[in-house]
Amino acid sequence: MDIYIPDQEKITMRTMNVAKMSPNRSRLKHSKKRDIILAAFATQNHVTAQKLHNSLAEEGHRISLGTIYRTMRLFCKMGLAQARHCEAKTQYGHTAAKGRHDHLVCTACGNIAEFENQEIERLRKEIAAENGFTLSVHKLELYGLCSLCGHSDN
Amino acid sequence: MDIYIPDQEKITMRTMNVAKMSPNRSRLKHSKKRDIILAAFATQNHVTAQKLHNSLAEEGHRISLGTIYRTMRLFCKMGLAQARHCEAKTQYGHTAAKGRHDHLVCTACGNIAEFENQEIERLRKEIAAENGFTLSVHKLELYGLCSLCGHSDN
DNA sequence: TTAGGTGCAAAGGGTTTGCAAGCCT
DNA sequence: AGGCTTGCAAACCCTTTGCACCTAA
Repeated sequence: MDIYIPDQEKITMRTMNVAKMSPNRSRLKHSKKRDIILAAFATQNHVTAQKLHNSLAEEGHRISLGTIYRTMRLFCKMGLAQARHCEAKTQYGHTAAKGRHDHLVCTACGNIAEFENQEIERLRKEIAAENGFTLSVHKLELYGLCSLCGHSDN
Repeated sequence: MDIYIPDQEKITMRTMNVAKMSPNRSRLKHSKKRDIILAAFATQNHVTAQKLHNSLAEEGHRISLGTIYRTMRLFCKMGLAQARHCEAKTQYGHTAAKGRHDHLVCTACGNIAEFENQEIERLRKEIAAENGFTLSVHKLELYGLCSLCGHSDN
């Protein structure tokens, strides 16, 4: 249950009710299932809807895949989660959990390592400016093979 | 028809017959359709199968989508093209056309700008090493809004 | 009671595949 | 002739949606 919203405030189902008061979005009701999904997501960064569904099932929670997709989409809209498209699937990651950080994605197993680097942060802005880009989203990804996959090719 | 394979040799259907002598892959036959797809791909970097299909249709070429998918997958295997997953679609880009370069992807319209930066190249290696990653594939992506999309949000 | 939330199954969108027919060698 | 290629449609996979039912407020 250690999810943070961008301004570093810890989020719970209660603070959530404040957070998602976004335009054209009606007020949320409290929901046990959403609580459960939030708790599971909090302990597993970079998960797919299917993975969440599986781990919840293992714990004996029957929550439909559809609900998980809907809930994760909601979390993204609230700024709690961030969707990433890896291969053909959508992975959901935590946002702002540890300040600005980027991802190192293993092209073999799909695992993701996080890193922070001030210099690259500066270059990022520089390169974006040179190309007329606005850095709305903080997202920089590096691809390679992680230590486990680096030996065997594939 | 200006596609280059990694070792900088210009590729044509003829040189292709040499290039794709890969293991467990039988010898390719010459095919007009593949020639046409190659020519179209050469003039349009970062295209989806659907876009290629459309532009070919406009030129009066009737080539099925299935064939385009199969052919682009072949090009990737041969090192002629590189697949990238943007949103839910697969985009095919040229490989090694202009040496090492990275991508700046517009999160609104999907357009891709290419850039080269020596410093980031160095950092890339540094960061990968720090995290135990092997940089098999050269791929680094930055996300933001391009100059056209930067003003209107989304 | 009323507006969300949920399950289920069907629909969607992109990509792959099986099969019969076509083409290169 | 033999084998790679192609078109077509069906199959697939992941994700979204419609609808009827359930639940929080």
